Amino acid sequence: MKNISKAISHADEYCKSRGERLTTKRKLILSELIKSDKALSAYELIDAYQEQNKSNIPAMSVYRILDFLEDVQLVHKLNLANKYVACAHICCNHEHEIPQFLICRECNHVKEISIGSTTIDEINQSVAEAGYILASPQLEMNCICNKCLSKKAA
Amino acid sequence: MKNISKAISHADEYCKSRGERLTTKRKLILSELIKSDKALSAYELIDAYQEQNKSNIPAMSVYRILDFLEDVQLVHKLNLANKYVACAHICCNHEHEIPQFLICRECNHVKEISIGSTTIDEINQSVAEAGYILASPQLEMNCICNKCLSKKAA
DNA sequence: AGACAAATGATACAACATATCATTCTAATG
DNA sequence: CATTAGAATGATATGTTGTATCATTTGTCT
Repeated sequence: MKNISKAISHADEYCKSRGERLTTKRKLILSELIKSDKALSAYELIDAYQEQNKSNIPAMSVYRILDFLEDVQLVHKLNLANKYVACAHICCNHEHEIPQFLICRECNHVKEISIGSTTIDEINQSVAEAGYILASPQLEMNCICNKCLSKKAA
Repeated sequence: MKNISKAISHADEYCKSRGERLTTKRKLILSELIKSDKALSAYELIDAYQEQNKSNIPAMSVYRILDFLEDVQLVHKLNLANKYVACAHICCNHEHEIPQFLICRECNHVKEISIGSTTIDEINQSVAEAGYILASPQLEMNCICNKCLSKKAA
């Protein structure tokens, strides 16, 4: 996720194709999320925005913008951490699969993976046996990344 | 989870065997959680406590008691919902496996299941390939229970 | 330009959680 | 049985996350 302006213009096209508008504010918020390269809380995002743009933005606006970005799947909300992360596939054209998130509890870095469909099937079966169905197969896992692990060992 | 007093006395023994004290307040909070038979937020628990005991309890105390009950694994915190649930195995003597939670997003009823170890192994492998390790293999899944599903269909 | 809808701002407040210091209770000891 | 040290709880304030509501601005279409 190096080239931010490319990612933003790609996201812009994507929104247009859906008849949605990626406004200036929305672009600025999305940029901060991409730049940070980790999961941020709404209020961390407000701070980053103010730092970058030397102007305030109300919490309400940030939440509304995050809602929008979630709706169009440019951003995912991580309920386990109450944080938000840019979709790892902003630059891909393909419809992406159901994401699974690995969240480092130390540095908040997030990896978006897709676990095998057979594994998902097994989970679905266990859930069905218990008398439930998955409302959202988005799994969020409380992890530690290798970097933080080696730091802790040191 | 019918017989609450039996569950409480079992929990009491369990705490004693670990050199911990299941005090009166802790018993009352645990009782409310067991009785409710679903996931409650800390503040819902405060309300239930006041309703039942005709006396107030500070939020701070409830959080401390929940922390204690979590430490001794009589209660689990569901981070996905910011709610707390009594361990399904209070009356079992066996050490329980890593729990997986199915949380009904409609009624907050929670089912604690154990998914197969092969499935867990597959997940662990995917996580390892991504350069992470699971900090807590407790999975929380956003579900709908069959009861609520049939209600919605009607 | 005028009008309508979409987006944003401002303000207040609700829900969830913790920090800190004071007080009370409990268990162990002399 | 009184003392005392530590554990548990209470009281108060505050931090963090998120929403409700109404006003204002911006963008689009004719």
